Order: sequence, then C-alpha cells, then structure tokens
Amino acid sequence: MRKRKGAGRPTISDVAERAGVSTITVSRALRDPSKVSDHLRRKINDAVRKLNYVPHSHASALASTRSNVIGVIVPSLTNNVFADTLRAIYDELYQGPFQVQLGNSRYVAKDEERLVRTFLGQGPSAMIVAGVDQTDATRELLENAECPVVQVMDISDDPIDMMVGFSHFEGGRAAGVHLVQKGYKRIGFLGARMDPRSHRRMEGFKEALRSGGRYDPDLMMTTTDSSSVSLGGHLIEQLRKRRPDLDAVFCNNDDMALGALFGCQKAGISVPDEMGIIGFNDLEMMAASYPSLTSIRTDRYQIGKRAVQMIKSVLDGEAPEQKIIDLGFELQCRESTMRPKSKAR
Amino acid sequence: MRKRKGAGRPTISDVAERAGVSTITVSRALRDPSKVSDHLRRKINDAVRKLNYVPHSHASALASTRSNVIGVIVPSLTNNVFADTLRAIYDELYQGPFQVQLGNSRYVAKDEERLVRTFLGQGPSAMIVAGVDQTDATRELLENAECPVVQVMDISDDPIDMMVGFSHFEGGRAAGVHLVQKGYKRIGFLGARMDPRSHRRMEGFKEALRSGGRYDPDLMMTTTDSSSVSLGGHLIEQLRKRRPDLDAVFCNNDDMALGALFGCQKAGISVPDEMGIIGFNDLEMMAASYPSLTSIRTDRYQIGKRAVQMIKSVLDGEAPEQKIIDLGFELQCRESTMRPKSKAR
DNA sequence: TGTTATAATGTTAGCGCTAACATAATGTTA
DNA sequence: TAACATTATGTTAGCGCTAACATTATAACA
Repeated sequence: MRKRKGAGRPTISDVAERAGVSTITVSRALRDPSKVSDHLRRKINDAVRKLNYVPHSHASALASTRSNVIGVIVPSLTNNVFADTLRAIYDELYQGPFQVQLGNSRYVAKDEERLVRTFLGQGPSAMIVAGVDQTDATRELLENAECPVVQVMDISDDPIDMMVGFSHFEGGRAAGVHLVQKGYKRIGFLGARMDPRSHRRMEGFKEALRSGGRYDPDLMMTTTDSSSVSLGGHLIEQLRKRRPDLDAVFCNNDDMALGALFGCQKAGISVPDEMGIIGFNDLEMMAASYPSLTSIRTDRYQIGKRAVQMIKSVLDGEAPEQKIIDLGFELQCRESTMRPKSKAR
Repeated sequence: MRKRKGAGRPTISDVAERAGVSTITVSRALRDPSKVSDHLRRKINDAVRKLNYVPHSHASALASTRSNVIGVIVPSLTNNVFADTLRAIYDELYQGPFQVQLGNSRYVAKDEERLVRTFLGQGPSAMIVAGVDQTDATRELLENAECPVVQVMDISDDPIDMMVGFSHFEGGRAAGVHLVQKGYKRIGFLGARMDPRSHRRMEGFKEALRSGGRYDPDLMMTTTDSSSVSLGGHLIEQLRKRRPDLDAVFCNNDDMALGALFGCQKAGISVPDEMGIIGFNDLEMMAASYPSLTSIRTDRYQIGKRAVQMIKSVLDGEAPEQKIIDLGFELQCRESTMRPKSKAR
C-alpha cells in the first residue's frame, strides 16, 4: 500500500478533528467567518492557535484556482521612482494575508506581456502594472483576468480596470510654463530612455514652450540610453557645446537634473542665473542639493498605497469609490529656477 | 454527480493523451528529460507546443512539496544598494523556470524571521537573505530548509549554507586608512540607521584611525534615522558646529556622502581642501558629482549574479566550487579626497 | 399551521501534478 | 546461461484544500 509523505506540518484535517467539525467548516471559518457560528468559530480559532496551523497556500490555490498573491510588474528595479511605489505596496500589505510577486519588465512591452501571462496563469488575487501602454495582448489578458487590475504611474480615461496616477503630459507642460514664466529664453529638454511616459512629458513640455513662443526643436535632446546622473551631465555638456546660448533645461527625471547641475558646475555655469534646471518626481535629494533643485513632485508612495486600497476594497466585495484616481503633481519650486528678476529679459 | 470546474486550460493529461504516454512520463520529460527516451521526448515536446501547455505551478508545488520560487528577502526596497543586487538576481533568472518572491524585512530581524517562516512554509526552491545577523530562530529555520540558502551583502566564516559578499569591517578600515594617508587629521564618521553592516564599517574605520593616531570618539556621529541625502547634509552641519576643526568624514553610504558634499558647499567649505569626504558602495552618481566623490566600491550586481549561479549549480546537483565567495571591495579614489600635498601637515 | 426561505454545517469529488511502488525490456557479470 | 542490475515507462494514491451539492434546523410568511 503506497504511502505519500506530506510536508509534515499540521493540516486542516488536524484542525477539524481537534475542533470537532468538518474540514470545510474550518476553511469557512478562516476564509468567510460570517458563514460560521460564533461558537464554532471560537473552537476553530483555538485549535488553529494550539496546532500553529498555517494554511497551505499551494493546496488552496489549486483547489480554488486562486492564490493569495498580488502580482506587481515594474519596468525597472533600480529606478527610485518605482521603489517608492513598491515600498508603499509592501507597507500596505504588511502582515496581511497577501504576498507580492514582483516582475521586472525592463521597459519592454513584450516582456511585460510574457510576465502578465505567467502571473495570470497562477491565479493571482490581483495585478498591478505600470503605465497605460500595454500591448493589445496584455490588455486583453488583463481585461479577462477575473481579478482586480490596477494600472499605476500614468493616467488615461480608458483603464483596463482601475488606475492611479497622474498626467505626465500635464507635468511636462507645467515644467515648460514654469521656465517660460521665469523668463528663460532658450529652453531645452534632456531625456533618457524615452519610454512612453518620458515622451508624454516631453510633448507637454513642448506645448508649453510653443504657447510661450520659446519652442526650439534644436534644443530637444533625447537618447534611448538608460537614465543616470552621469548621463545628465554628459547630455547638457553636449547640448551646450552645440548651443552655448542654452539658458534652461527640463530633464525628464531627477537623476538627469542632478547630473545637469553637476555638469554646469564643472563648466562654471551659474545655476540658476545662467542656467535654469528642473527635474521630475522630486526625489529626496532635490531639496538637499546645492543649489536646491526645482522638480515636478509626484506622490509615488500614495500611488502604491491607493492602488492596494482599491484592490482590497474590491476583494472585500465593494466597488471602489472611483475607478480612476488622478493624484496629480505639484511644481516644487527651488533655487535652481529662482533666477533674479534682472536676468528675465 | 458533482462536477468541478478546472481552470480551463490544457493539463498534463491532455498532453499525455496527445503524445500517447502516461502523465508521469510527460512530467518526467519536462522535469528530468534524461529519464525519457529521445523518441518519446520529441513526441511529448511536440504535444506541449501544440497544446500550448504550461505546467500548473500550484499543483506541482502541492504534489512535490517544492515550488519554482526563489525567495529573496531584502532589508529595504528603496536602498539603491539592494536594487542593484535584485536586478542581477532577476537578470540571472530571466526567462528561466524560476520566479522571485520578494520580501521586505525593513531592517527588522523579527520581520525577517516571520518572512523566512512564511516563505519556507511554501517550499521554495532556494532562499536568498541579506547579511549574517539573523535571529537564532531564522538561522535554524534556514539550516533545516532542505533547499539552497545564500546569504548576500556580508561575509563571515560561518555561513548558514552559502555566502557571497564582502567585509564591511575591512571596507570601513580601508576608508580610514585612506583618509589618514591623505593627511587628514580630525577625521569623523557620519552613520545613519546603524544596522549591523553599518556598525561593522564604523568599527573598521575606527580601527584604522586608532592605528593612525587619529581616533577621536567625539567625531563619530551616528543616528538611527534612515539614511538620506538630506540627512548627510544635516549631520555634517551639526558635527561641524560642535567641532569646526573637523577636516574629513567617512559616511556609511553614498547618499550620506553626497549630502555631506552639499552641506559643505552650502557652508562654503572647500572639498577636498578643507574637508575630505568618502562614501560607501560607489553608486553611479559618485563619479558624476562636482567634485567627484571618493567611495568604497562594492560589486552589488556581481553579488546577486553569483548568488543565483550558486543556487543553480546546487539545484543541478553539483556542489558549488566555493561555499563562501568574498568579492571584496575597492577604494575608488576621486577628487573629494585628493587634497593638495601642501595641506597634509 | 403549513409552506417556503435562510443559515449553518457536512459530504463528495476533484483541482493538477508527482512520490512511491510496479512492470517489462534490455544490459552486465559470473 | 542464469542471476542480477539498470533503464524506461506505467499505475496507484495522495499532496491539502475547496467547489458544488446535500442535509438539517430555524426563521419568516401567507
């Protein structure tokens, strides 16, 4: 007679036996307590504690075709922007029943599609993905996922399911408006990687420059290289070589802005007098730099937190108050664009 | 007669039927191909492709008491140091059969213990944890885990299983030796959070100062606040207030060093002439700053890569060449400690 | 008072795969 | 040539939980 060796730890049968009920009643007590009488619930919880019972996640997922995992896919692991959102997701799920399954799509839509397919094949409780530029296949997979889906970090009026983010276009526009209003004249753009969100920032920025009569396509500098502080310094050096008249730049993120600042310092260019610099996201270092750097502030932590709250409310059976949450952004004006009035000519 | 609804996708039975073999032969063909004849393997692989079969990870994990997950626990999600290592882990597992389950211990040993317990309860294929300062319970859990375990980011001669890292003590000592050799005299330390690794750096640093006759306990400044660029500026400002004679600092990480640089610039202190600054880890921005910042370089990417390679070799049935890999560190000397010789008195 | 609905609990079977044992064909050694 | 070993494949049962259906007691309603 064959004997299968289990994992050795207490199972739901052990709890049921000790509490004097059937296994499905134990399962109900843990998963849907309102379906079990107070009396039995107490006996069951007592048995769970005494036996130190922990539900077997794989068995539960197999039987119910649903796991206790929240699938999260980010385009970068080393980009501080996503790190803040990820930290909020983890904080919000702290000591709760869910686990995070993290995927890295490397800014590649096809990689994201493959990860989504893999994750969905494992029946997650919910999915969180970045942005609004998924492939058609990814979109279809997520629409048919039968679990809550939240897109984060961007905004549109056509969500797959739910969405928390802000408008990159408007954020870029606000940067452009700011530089024009500060009186800068030959205003440039430094962009790295140029993923869809970076593109939207640039388009919004351009629109603001056009409106202000300051748009010069020759001053828009982009590269598909991944973003870094060094790259910011390198790009502004190159741009200034071609166009020594450049007097302000909007960088598509803070690392680039910091690098642009260092680049100016190396070249003896005064910030903000001879060069205005504005970044995006407002990472913690922007306030600490010397001079401090202006940035478009985004609330990445709140994005992650709200995303999980939306998921939790749906899993609790409630429709979320809003399917789309626009957390907006905020111009954080600091020394790097506070040029003296006399220079605004 | 009851009818259970499955997930709807093809199962191993479908593949077996199409290939004309039993289910366990299909399982063997996918998991242990050497146990199946060439002929049958080809038929099975053909059926897998035709049916677009993907093994059900939960069923496999339940039946074998082992999953295809690599559990990774880091103390911080927003610390760039771990982000580099994490990126290497993901890169090394790219498009392979394993998934990452990421846990955030928040620098709390008890949280790490709880996460290790939860992860091990799900039968991971391997575990990667940070450092060498686990609780006794965590250590015991991992020793009895019956899967490969790698400790990363630190080094000791008493690994739980395997280890890839470097000596923080020696790294700190190298920083101290460097500052003494450069002729700095009143040398301080700026430390945040003060987790075990930060402590080791500080102890190594102190030893170097003692040896060089430059140790002044009054110049050792630490806080349990979490590290940031702003905090680095704040701490050096405070230390200089108390001790205006301070002429160099070793910061326990690069963010702090960058903040110290900004703090000096704000106060009109010349770096490296009036103040030497050295950081730890050598993040990308250290080369880009103005002046560029000296740092103790650690190869965080290589740590993650080697950790996964060790795991893969064990899972492939080979003993790793080394159970302990010390990747060491390297002093990256830059402008911030290149003080002119005339100042070395 | 009888009928219908609801709530609480139990039973059966199965979700999909694989451990453990079984069988048959082939190879090796004395 | 017989005995033993190895290789390849199959069968049985179960890993641990829960969907789906069943049963019973109690409540609500006409």
